Amino acid sequence: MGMPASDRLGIDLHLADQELLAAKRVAVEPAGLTVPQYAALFVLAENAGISGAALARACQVTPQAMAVLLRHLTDRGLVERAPHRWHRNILETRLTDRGRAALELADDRASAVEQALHAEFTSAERDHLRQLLARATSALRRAAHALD
Amino acid sequence: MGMPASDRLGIDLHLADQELLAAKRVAVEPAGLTVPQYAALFVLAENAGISGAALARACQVTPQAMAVLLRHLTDRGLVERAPHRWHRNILETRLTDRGRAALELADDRASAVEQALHAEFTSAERDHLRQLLARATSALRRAAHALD
DNA sequence: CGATCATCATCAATGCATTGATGACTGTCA
DNA sequence: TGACAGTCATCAATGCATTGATGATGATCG
Repeated sequence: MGMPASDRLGIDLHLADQELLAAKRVAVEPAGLTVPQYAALFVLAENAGISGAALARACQVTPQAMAVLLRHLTDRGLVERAPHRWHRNILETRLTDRGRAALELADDRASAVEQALHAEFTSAERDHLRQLLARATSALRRAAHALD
Repeated sequence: MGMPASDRLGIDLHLADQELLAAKRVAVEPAGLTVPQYAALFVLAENAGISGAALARACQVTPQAMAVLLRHLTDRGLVERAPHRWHRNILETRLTDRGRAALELADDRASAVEQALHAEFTSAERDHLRQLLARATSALRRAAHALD
């Protein structure tokens, strides 16, 4: 094979993200939410009336994926959607009170996860990690573009 | 909300992993594989005759998820499964020639992605990044355990 | 005014992941 | 020998993600 698994930096990156996802799942589950649902509600909380497509972009998923997710949330009464006054084509999406309550419960625990991550590092280490991750991100973007 | 989004280190981590996943998708797609399928074949290449459950553990997914994935791969003739000689209960899984060919094609391109990631950093930076990621991983594991 | 383009929503097919439950088999220990 | 624990496979329900295709709407430019 092209490269020994132990040399693949991507594996370490992925393991860390897997662990993050698992921790967030544990955090958010008592609120009756999944991680993507939590992410959507989080964005929604500060962007009332956003369109489904814009919400999808903010959450880095396709509009189709977001549509399914929003359907579940509307069915459960956590968000509500209504046609825009002028642009009748777009559905404005808003948190309901129940949605806001679920989000707050979830965010308390999800914040604890982020706090733990924060507390693991010194300020300098955090800056360095962010910088390294940013460089990895753009290197990967370039690599994908080159292969494409 | 508990913590401003800009302070959440987890977001940067997740963005980097998303980019990695996207790049790998581009890499393995011409081989007719998805990223999880590529991962399974990769492990399978060096562990002929492994059980489905063990393969699932190696790939960090549930046995159920792996079972579905293996079904697709066997249907397409990339792997073959046969009952173990003694432990009739377990299905030994092996690459077929077609599976090996698909894996090689995919791994050439996937390796290029890992090479690009490798090339972005100096040796010292790579070590540091790995160390930071390892610390993040264990901090997250502890956080999840504390919440649970 | 009318063609074009961008944005939005939605249908369909496919694949990956989870939890939970069930049944079959092996090996061990009392 | 017979109960028990561990491992394995598999069924079912639910949710998230992709690509691809379709159609509706509003804005822009010739």
